[in-house]
Formats: sequence, C-alpha cells, structure tokens
Amino acid sequence: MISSNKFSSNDRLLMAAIDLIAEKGYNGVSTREIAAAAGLSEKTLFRNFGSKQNLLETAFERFHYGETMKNLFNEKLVWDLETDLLLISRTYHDIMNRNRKMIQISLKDGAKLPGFREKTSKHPQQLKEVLTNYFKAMSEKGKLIETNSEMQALSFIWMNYGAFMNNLDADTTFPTVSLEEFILESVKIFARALTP
Amino acid sequence: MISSNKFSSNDRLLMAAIDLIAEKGYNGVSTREIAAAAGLSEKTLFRNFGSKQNLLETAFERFHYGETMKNLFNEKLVWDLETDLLLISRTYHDIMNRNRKMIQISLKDGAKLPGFREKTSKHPQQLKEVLTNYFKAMSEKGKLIETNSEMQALSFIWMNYGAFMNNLDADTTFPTVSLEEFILESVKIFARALTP
DNA sequence: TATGACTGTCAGTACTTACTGACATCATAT
DNA sequence: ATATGATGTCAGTAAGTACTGACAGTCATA
Repeated sequence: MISSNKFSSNDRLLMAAIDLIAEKGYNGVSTREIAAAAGLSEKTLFRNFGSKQNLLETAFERFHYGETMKNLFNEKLVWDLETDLLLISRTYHDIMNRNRKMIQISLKDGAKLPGFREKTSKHPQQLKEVLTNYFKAMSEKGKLIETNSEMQALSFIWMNYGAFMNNLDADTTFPTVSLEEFILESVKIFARALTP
Repeated sequence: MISSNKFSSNDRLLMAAIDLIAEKGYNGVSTREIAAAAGLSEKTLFRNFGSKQNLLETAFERFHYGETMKNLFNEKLVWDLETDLLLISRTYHDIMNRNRKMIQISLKDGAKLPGFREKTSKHPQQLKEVLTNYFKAMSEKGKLIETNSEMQALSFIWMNYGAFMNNLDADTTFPTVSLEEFILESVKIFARALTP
C-alpha cells in the first residue's frame, strides 16, 4: 500500500492508479482495487475524481515527466562525437525511465486514451530533430562523415529505444549494469561508424 | 467480418480473437464481439473452445510462427559483412511482421498469458547467439574488428527491435521513414563500424 | 464549542460479462 | 429417409463493474 502520511489522498490515488494500470491495463484493474491500494475507500475515489477515466487522465497530467531534451543538449554538448553521444544516450534513458509507467500504460491502452500516445512520443521526436541537426553540424565541422544524417539519427534512437523496450517489463526501477554496458559499447559503434 | 467460405468455424474464431485482442486487449473485447466478428454465435465459441482464455491460448499455438532464423543463416551466409547483415535484418523484420499481432497481444496482456512473453517479445535468444557467433567467426577470419561481439550483436538486434516497435501501431512516431531505407542505412553504419 | 472539509460505511442501481442448458434448424452422408 | 454433426436461438445465472445517495465519523481551525 502507498504510504499514507507522506502524500495527499489524491496523490495516493493517482499513484496507485498509475502503478496498477501500468501493470494490468486499464480494463484489468477495478476502481475498488485502486482505492484499496491507496488505502482509501472507493467512495473517495469517485468523490475526488468523478470517474475512472478522469482519474487516469489526471494522473497522466500530474506525473508525466515532460522536460524537454532540447535545452539539455544545447547547453552541454562539447562537439566530441563519443562524449556527446554518451550524454545523449544517458539523457534519453533517464527520461524514458522516469516515464516508464506512462509508457507502459500508453502501450497497453493508448487507443483508449486520447493524447496519450502523442505525449509519450514527444521526446523521441524532439530527440530526432536535435540529433539530426547535431549530426549535420558535426558534418559541417568536418568531424563526421557526410551521409544521411536523418537516418543515422533514427538508427541511434531506435537502437536505444529497443534497449529500453527490452527492459520495460523487467520492473527494475534503477538503471541496470547491462544497460550501462550497452550504452558504452553502442556509442563506441556509432562513434567509429560516423567518424571520418 | 472474416470471410466465411474459406476458413473453418474454429479458424474464423481464432483469427477474430487475434485481431480484436491485438487491437483492444484481452479485457477490452468480449466473447460476443469475437463471435460476431467471426460471423458465428457466442454459443459456438464456447462449445468449441470452452473458455475465452482457452480460445486465446489455442489461437497462439495455431498462429504463432516459430523462429526459423538459425537454419536460414547457416545456409545463406556468404561471409561478407554488409551482405550478411542485410539478410539478417530483413529476415528479422520478416519474422517479426508475421508475428506482429501476437507481439501486440503479448505486450498488452503478456502478464495474463503464461508463456506468451517468452515466445514473442523477449528477444529470440536464438538470434543473439547466432549473431554473436557470426561476429566471432568473422573476427577470426580477420574480417571484423576484435571487441565485444555479444554487445555488438545486442546493439544490432535492439536497433532493429526499436525500428519494429516504432511501426507496431498504426500511429507511428516517425511515419515518413520507410523500413527499407532504414535497413539499408543502419546496415551501412554497422558494417563501417565493425570493418577493420 | 461549533463549523466545515474530508473520509468511511452501507445499501443499492444499472449494466456488462463469461458461460450454460434446452431445444430447434439445417445440411450432408449413408 | 433418417441419423449425425455442427450451428443458432433464447432465456437465464452468477459475478463483477462503474458509479450514486444517505448518513455518520473524524479532526483541525475559528
């Protein structure tokens, strides 16, 4: 049960909803279960949120981690391919892990939840733009081979997306050792492939 | 509705179940809906399959394509890195696309269905082994740099997994990009990175 | 002490769902 | 012509669901 003294009733309900729906799907969990997991009565749930659907939508608004990747990059890039790709990869996995449960919900019930998919795919799209532009800029500096920047960016993103997806249901809240290994090696691969 | 004259009643029920459950999830679709989509009565569904759960399990046994990658590779590899990676990539996407709906079901309701995950979403251990061994053999032939073959194989697999996952749902994150384009460019990247 | 915000209990509604039994229909094969 | 097998109709059960209303308890603050 979600600890009672630290959070408000509403937050406890929202967190319980996220946890359970991410695990069992929207139709796989009842409002009674959610209320019980929050240590509250079903009545309170409906009094405060009106409907199950609204509970989930509110939960998404409240807990979706929406910080943009754009700012991070513009400030921290040092224009060394391997260093920058490492930063990008780590930042990506960090954000994806924060939104892990939202992404699980989006995968299971995205069709039922208007706007869910768009928001969970916001980061990947931003990332693609940023990374494509980064590759182009590096290319102009002569630090990168000149080819298809967009497709290279996509390949890098999808590689990391695949890695993330593979660990999605492992339920490991903290980054695993193998993920770090993967990041190091995969960045090496791309750095070697794209260096002139 | 699934065409009536070409398939048996049971097959029509199984196909309807796969279609609807892949779209809406196990708990999101009723037996009445499934029967209607198959052009049959709900009674027939229960007469022939006993339960909704058994219907889905039977559907999986009937329509899940087993992994035949091992054989393909051993027969067709020509020990040219780019050529072989192209074959591997195309074979992978071919098999994944065949199992597309099973994978969707596995993602949405894998927790409820024993054995489902292992057979679909979790990457064919087979492919990883085959690719790792391929990299090692290429390395011994002097056609590949000597580094971490296992991580390189994982990176390549996850890159393709990410690409596949991105196209899984009708609502694609990067709709303008064709799969074939991606395969060509991504294989080039890896070929360049791993060539001595 | 009294007020108001918040929560719980309980009984209940209207609906859906998985699943069943009794009986009828219909085509095909012998 | 009749037996067989697969299917449909219909009525129904037991359980679960989201959600509500009436009423009472708790607790901090005015």
